[in-house]
Amino acid sequence: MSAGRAATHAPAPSARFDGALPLLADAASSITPQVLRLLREAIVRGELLPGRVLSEAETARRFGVSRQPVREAFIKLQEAGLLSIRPQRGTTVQRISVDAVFDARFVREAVEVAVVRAAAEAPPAGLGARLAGLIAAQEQAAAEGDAPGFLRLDEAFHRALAESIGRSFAWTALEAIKAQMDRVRFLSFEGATPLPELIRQHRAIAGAVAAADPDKAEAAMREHLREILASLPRIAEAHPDFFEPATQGRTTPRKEDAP
Amino acid sequence: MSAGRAATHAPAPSARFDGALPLLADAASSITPQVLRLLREAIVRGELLPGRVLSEAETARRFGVSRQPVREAFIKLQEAGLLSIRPQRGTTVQRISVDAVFDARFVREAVEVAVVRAAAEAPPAGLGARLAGLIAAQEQAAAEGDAPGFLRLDEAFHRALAESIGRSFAWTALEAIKAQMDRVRFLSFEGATPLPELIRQHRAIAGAVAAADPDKAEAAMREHLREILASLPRIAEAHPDFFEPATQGRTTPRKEDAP
DNA sequence: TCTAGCCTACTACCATACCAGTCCGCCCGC
DNA sequence: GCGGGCGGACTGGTATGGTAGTAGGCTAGA
Repeated sequence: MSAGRAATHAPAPSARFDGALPLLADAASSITPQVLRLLREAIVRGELLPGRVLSEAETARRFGVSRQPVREAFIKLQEAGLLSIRPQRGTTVQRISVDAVFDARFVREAVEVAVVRAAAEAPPAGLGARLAGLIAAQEQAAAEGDAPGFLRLDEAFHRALAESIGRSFAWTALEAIKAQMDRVRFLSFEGATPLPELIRQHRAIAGAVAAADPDKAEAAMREHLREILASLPRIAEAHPDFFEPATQGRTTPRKEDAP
Repeated sequence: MSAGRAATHAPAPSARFDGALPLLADAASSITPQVLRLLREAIVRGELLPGRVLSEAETARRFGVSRQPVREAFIKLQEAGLLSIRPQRGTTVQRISVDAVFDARFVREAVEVAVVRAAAEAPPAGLGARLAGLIAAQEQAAAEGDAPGFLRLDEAFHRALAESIGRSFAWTALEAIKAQMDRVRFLSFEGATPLPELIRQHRAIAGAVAAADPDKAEAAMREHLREILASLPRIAEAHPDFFEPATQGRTTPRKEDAP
């Protein structure tokens, strides 16, 4: 059907997919979530660069599925702020908006502070050991230079806090928001907050929770969440083409956004 | 094609749609969002009762559209916790889970407290007048017994707070979560918190923000968000068939969930 | 009368077909 | 040489077709 599509005016497929996107493996489960997961990971990990054009049809061919599941995955990625779908025009990987990242952090900080305060007010049994175990694993991942592994353990740390107070939903609600921050974190692996520092902050959070000190726990969590994005201005400067150019819609820079 | 579908064993279409669902009007804009909005309103307002079976095909026929946009709307409603899609089995209106409602309030309270604190720390110019105008409109709606109008104005009040500090995204992020609480509020119009009391609380929030008193603003917001669900236990008792029967997954009832 | 198994009518999921809108290169007239 | 209209190939949105899987009614058999 498309033997002669020959890309007469395709908008320059700058970076080739190559084998970047793995094909579907699990034939048992549903297709849509698999496509969604693979695409999200590819975007967050920077394998699909901002500005990259992704058409439903081409992506479907690549995965060997129909347009339908790809379309549904695209819609969810748009809601997460990772894709920009413009009807009859095309779908592109969204550039990172510095404002959106700080908006995401604002919401995440609000929720995570509430979680860690609740945990510190009445430290659930077993939480201390659980957090200690995760921190130990993080130290090992950092020592081995396993960045993706560290991010997974970092996520597990925060999730464990929410689960410990019976509010795993709070973390679930943050997942869509967190993608914005994760993209920056992947970009910042070149030269950003060293992992030992992040581990130290995790330890401070866990210590304050174990000491049943909500104020200290809140302060430690706020410091931690701001540290993650400390290198954002530097990164945005180093990769201007990955970021939205204009700081539109924000009248004045917010003080708290510059930690 | 289905002239003789005759519902041989359909799971008892308990309540008829009748004319409950209005047909699409706006031919200009896209179909999917219209279907989504109409369905969500119908569920939140209690026109589509919990347990109600909704098939893609039947809903599509009712709206006079294809199954495709209906399917996409269903998926979003499932993410919002309003529908339950079980592959090859059917789609039903989710029963209200008391746990889910309190989870929603936990997240909402965390975010809204952060918003109102930020607003009170540096009250933006013009916010006082904006809030006063909304409260006045709420009084009028309450006097006229215009419940839906009051809910719209209530939403505008909270949104205005977020917008005033340049964090309209915070409110956007809450919208998906809020649906859970809104369903309860619609059920509770029979006999719940009287509107004048809610207006008084709004005035307390606005006053604390205007007075640049973050602690007072936080306290007022927390009281307000808990008041909204104060009648939840009573409602759950009055309409047991609208709610999830079991309090599954929660080991112990949380103190803060019972204000 | 009771029960096991086929049968039919449904479900949501995936694939395919069609549509209007958009954009870029080409070509014709100036 | 150059500007403007036009055609075609793309886009996502919608409609429709096909499939595996589920479940309850119905019937055959004990």
